[in-house]
Amino acid sequence: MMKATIYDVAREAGVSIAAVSQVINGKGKISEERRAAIVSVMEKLNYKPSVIAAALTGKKTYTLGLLVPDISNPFFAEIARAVEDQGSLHGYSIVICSTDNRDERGENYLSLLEQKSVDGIIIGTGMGGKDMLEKLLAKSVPIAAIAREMSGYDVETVVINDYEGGRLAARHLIELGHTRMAVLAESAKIPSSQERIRGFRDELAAAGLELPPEAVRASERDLVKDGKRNAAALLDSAERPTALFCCNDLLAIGALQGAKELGLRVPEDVSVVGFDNTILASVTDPALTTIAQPTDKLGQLAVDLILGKYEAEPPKQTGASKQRIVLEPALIVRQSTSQPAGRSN
Amino acid sequence: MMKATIYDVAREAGVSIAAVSQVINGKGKISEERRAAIVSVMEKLNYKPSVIAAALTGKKTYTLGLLVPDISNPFFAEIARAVEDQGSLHGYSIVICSTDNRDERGENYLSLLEQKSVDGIIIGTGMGGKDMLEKLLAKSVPIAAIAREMSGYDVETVVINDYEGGRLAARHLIELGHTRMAVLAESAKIPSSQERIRGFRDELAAAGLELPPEAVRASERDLVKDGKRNAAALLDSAERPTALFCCNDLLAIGALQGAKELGLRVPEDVSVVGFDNTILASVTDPALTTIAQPTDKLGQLAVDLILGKYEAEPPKQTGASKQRIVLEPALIVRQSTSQPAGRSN
DNA sequence: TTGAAAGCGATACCAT
DNA sequence: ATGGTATCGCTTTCAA
Repeated sequence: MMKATIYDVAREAGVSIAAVSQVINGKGKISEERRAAIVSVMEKLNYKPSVIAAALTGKKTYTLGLLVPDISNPFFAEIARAVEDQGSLHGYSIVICSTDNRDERGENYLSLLEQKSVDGIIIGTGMGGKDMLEKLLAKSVPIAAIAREMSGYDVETVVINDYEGGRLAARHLIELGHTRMAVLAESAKIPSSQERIRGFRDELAAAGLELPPEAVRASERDLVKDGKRNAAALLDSAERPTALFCCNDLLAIGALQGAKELGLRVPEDVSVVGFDNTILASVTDPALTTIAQPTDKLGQLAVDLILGKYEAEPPKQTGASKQRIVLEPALIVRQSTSQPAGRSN
Repeated sequence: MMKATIYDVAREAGVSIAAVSQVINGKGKISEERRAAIVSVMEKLNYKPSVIAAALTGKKTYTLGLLVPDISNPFFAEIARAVEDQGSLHGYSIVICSTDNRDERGENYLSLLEQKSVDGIIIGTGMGGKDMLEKLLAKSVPIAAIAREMSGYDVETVVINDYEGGRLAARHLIELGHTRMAVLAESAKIPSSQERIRGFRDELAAAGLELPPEAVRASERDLVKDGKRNAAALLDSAERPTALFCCNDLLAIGALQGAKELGLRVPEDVSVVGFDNTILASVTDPALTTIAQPTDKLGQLAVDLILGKYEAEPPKQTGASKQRIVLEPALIVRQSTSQPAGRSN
């Protein structure tokens, strides 16, 4: 059985393909009877218009590309799910592209997506190679940044307030009475990570506390493993910190493991704060206190932005051609944080 | 800047579009000089052939659909990553489709994928509504089942030996000395879950142990939460089991939480075995003993099967038109299992 | 209302 | 070796 085409339907219904096209798209003028007849033939033939053919005539492909570092990282899997759901609401499919933060992979995917004429690209990964990106922008392919700032480019953006996220973590720890803290960071190339640290540091400073540079350790590849190593290094000193702020949950898990290895209890001996509030945070023991990103909202807005379905509530500021939405993070307190040892109740 | 077309290239190079097509596809006969000239024009114009247009003439779309229950479930996210990587190797993109195990969502996605003329569909989720599926099969759209049996359909299949997985879990527990065990299952509709239980039960029987029906509890929606509740119910009795076999890691996490809530220690008071060996299993405390599925291999083979790039080593059995690959699971021992309390060393 | 016909961008067959 | 052209399935004027 071959796939039925618009010609088959037209022939079978005894009308022109133009008529069939009308009913497919619900435009133009057709008598009710004709329309009904055509519809019934379409069903009988199990006819489905080809998106491919339609796209060629200038219509949409109803496909969006989503670039993330790694779809198997729970945070991005959650983002992907949110993007998928919102896209699906508007009839769009999502093509996943895991870049591993490698520039050439990002470039390749971008090029591929262009050839496939996707209707938009949502980027949640760093883009080192800017070439491809600029070409796409020049060809006016809609692009949106999600959860990751794309500084220097005029693209639709939806991110969280990473700076505030860092402050939230700091404030929580300060309120618990911690005074000596350290942080586990992602690669220095990742702006959001830097912002989180800046917020953390500023809030500490406001409380008269300091975060020396050597108290910040960056991890590159295997976040859990590197986090563990870095945490161990940080904690294995006489003047060890009583709390660790980790720039994502994976690092926090590494911290948990590092502490355990040193025979330190969490949170009694050392408090740990994560970031992202992925499923991982709720599953560790102790469960992680972490900063939540509203992944659903992020995905939703990214899709709406790219589809032009989102209109700023306050009349768009003149000048800025692209929108920029900043969502607020939230502190989720679980069991990995407490007062530092030796501090009375 | 508009996207350049084959006509632009032809005009700019002073040749026919046929010639350009030749060099794009590397076929036909063209003199070296001409080819070089055309290539350089293509670069200059930043020309990329449209996959859409090519697909319309009967070529491939280089897109594969992947149906899973939920991409934000770590197991399927890992599967997706494997499929993506292997697809990418052959120039294919992957469209993700999370069905939530809802039949109508599955049907919708199937229909959408058909309209988009994907070159194949990999299914890792139950398909209740068989309608769409049969239509696709009739239209000879390549379909492969991954990690999930699609009984009754003649499709390429790559699964693990779930039965053996269940036996591995049982054997491990039996060797540790457990005699009273229970299991946390997924919905009864999921065949792989049933197979795991069957294997578990058979192995128990072989050791003269029994697994009464009431010792098997199924969870439906929120696996962690349901697992917790079911585990608590199972463990809150005088004759409580000393070990729990859970049909996936999410359920095992629920079991961990349920045990904790009752003040039971894992593994001292109760051993827990998971299934899938997702990242979650390595992150819990205690880390989960679990049965590993080779997700990379599964994804790789599913793609190869659907692309027809996989040839059975032993000359294909006559009769069976589709291949069926069964991979072996492996026991990963971590810290959630030990001898039952009261048993001497 | 309805239908004929001109594209959309690429492929492939067939002359030249 | 090279180019003309029909074709893929659908959308969209433009006449009738």
